[in-house]
Amino acid sequence: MKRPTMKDVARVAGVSPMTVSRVVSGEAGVAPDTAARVEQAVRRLGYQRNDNARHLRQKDLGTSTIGLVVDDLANPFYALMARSVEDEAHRRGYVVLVGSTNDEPRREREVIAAFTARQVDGLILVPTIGGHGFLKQPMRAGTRVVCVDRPARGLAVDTVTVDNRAGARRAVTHLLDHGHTRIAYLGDRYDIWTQAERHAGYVAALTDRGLPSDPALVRHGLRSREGTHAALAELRELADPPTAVFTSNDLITLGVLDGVGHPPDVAVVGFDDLPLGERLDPPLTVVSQDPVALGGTAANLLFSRIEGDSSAPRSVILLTRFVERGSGRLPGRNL
Amino acid sequence: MKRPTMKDVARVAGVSPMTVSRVVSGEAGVAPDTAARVEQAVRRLGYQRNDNARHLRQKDLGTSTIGLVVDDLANPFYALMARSVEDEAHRRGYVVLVGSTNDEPRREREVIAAFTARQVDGLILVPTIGGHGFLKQPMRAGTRVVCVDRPARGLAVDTVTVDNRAGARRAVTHLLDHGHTRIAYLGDRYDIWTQAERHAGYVAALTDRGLPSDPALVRHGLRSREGTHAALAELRELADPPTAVFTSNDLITLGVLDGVGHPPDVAVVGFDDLPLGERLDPPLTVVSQDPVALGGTAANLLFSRIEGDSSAPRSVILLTRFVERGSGRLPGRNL
DNA sequence: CCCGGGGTTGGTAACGTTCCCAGCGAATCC
DNA sequence: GGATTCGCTGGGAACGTTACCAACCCCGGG
Repeated sequence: MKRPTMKDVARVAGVSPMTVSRVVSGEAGVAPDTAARVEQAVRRLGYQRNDNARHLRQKDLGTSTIGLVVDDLANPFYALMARSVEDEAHRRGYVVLVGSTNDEPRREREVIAAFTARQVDGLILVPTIGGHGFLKQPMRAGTRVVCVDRPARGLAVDTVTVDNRAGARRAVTHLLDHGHTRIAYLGDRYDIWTQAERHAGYVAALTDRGLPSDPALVRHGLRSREGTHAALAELRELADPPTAVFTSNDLITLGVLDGVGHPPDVAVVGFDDLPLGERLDPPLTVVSQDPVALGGTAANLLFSRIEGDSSAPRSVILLTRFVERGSGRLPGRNL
Repeated sequence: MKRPTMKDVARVAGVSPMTVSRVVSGEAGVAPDTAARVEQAVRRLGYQRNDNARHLRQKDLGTSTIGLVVDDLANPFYALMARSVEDEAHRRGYVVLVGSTNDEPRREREVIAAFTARQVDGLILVPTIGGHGFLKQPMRAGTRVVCVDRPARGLAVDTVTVDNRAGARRAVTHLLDHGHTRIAYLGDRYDIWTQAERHAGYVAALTDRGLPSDPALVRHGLRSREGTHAALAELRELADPPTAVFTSNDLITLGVLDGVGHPPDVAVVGFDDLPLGERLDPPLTVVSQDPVALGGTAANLLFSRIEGDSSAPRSVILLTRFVERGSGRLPGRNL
């Protein structure tokens, strides 16, 4: 029981495959009654065109497929981005292949290779720290690439990011404004660009006030709620423990909130927003970014490239939003 | 500047395309030094096999591509499912096309048509209310289909769901146990299977105690936080307002929490868990389901079908977990 | 010395589609 | 009325790959 082909439809309709092709692709120049006969045969056989074969033959047209490669599709941040990309793609008649890298260069290579082997017209990429030389050849052959959330070192392509550094700096300045001087930084792997940027913003805010960054208050590489618990516990053991914590992503914010008591004994400001942040006691102050805008912008850039724009690579930097709700003031001495 | 083909590699290596094919596909029976020459040419040209052409020729083998069609990829629940599906696919060397339906039958048809036109080997589907007759032909032709989260009416395929009805009944029983008798139901569109099931569980719990379901306390069709605010406000206007609310998904739970005051004046139990639920005051009591298990189970079923299992369609029902944290007891009269 | 066989390699056709061009009848034009 | 054009249709080739089979080389056995 195989799929019917154009040949089958042609036989049933009593025409040549070429005519079927024309009807199925909606080309002009087929007599109305011939077209009707073909359409009837199509319906009768349940025929559907094989787009892989089609794209193989059509040289100039692409495959109407793009690839989206993110760190972790289960992360709500990337999920929102993905949905936004998918909507733009759907609007234009494209489909989207997705893959998660787990921030592992090897898996990134595997996923991208699988996508380019299927002749995707473009890639939207949250790059890992690994090299991207393997993209050179597909790019020469016409695959467009856009980076989002982070730039890829040594890859001259359109890139959409947010002002991580400024956002973090703003958040830490807020903590300083409320009298905190011992402020901890809890972040994910330092080799992730966004994390390094946010750490730089943390340091910059301290430097603005002439304060040094105490290495004892800085923890990198936190990848889980549990890991964050341990880091927080260690900070509490210090002779001079922090009175405030800047957390550099959602997962870490959650981990810290697990350990700050009711009511909290430590001020917290986090990067990324959480759905219930405003319902906490005290409500959570955050630096929020807009994943839908990130994904949408990246998709629009990619499609304009696919449609032929070949100007110099652009870099788009979106703004973060500082949302002050209260958690940065506690247990502030000046309030 | 085109992509190199096997012919190009063959010319550079001084062999026939057939030999290149053998080397690239790792077939045995090529002399070691010939293979080395080919591999060198591959590297020199940056050659990558065109898997679309490959799958076109290989009749019995598939495309190593599956499609995942969910309601909304941005929903954390489906995002977790998607990641779980993607992991299983990646493990087996498959790639995943994703699409969101928005619960619109028309968009579902479009997305699925785009996927089957690309000859996906299988589909994991969160079906909308619409008919699925258009799947008959692809299924006859070998495309395997598995439904997840909801069954598709009139489609005899493997289906993975959770015990929505039992979960809802358990939650509402909990509210009854704590003295509530005026319990509202706030749900999404009633034509979504999960929502109808959860409503049935709500009614069943009331019936268990000989209580009628007051239509004034039931609101269907809530699709946003804002819509939920309005529904909650209406309920408050009633002469005999509810003292407890059962919310039938995450988004509605969030909407209700927006409107219950600090501290809350209404007990709340929700379907689906929220990341910060345990940090609320009082902590949120929920019926939690496991999207990773749902996705993983569906993927495993699909791949066993793809690998040839042709037994009768199975129906897998996963259990929900009732997580009692406190929000169902307030402002309970018996406590 | 000739024949058979294993190990390598290449030629041809085919997967399902579309591009390009030729063919054909009818209609149009002077 | 003959030539030209137009509208419609079909035949052959090609996209990049692999299945299938034939050919070739070299070796050992009879």
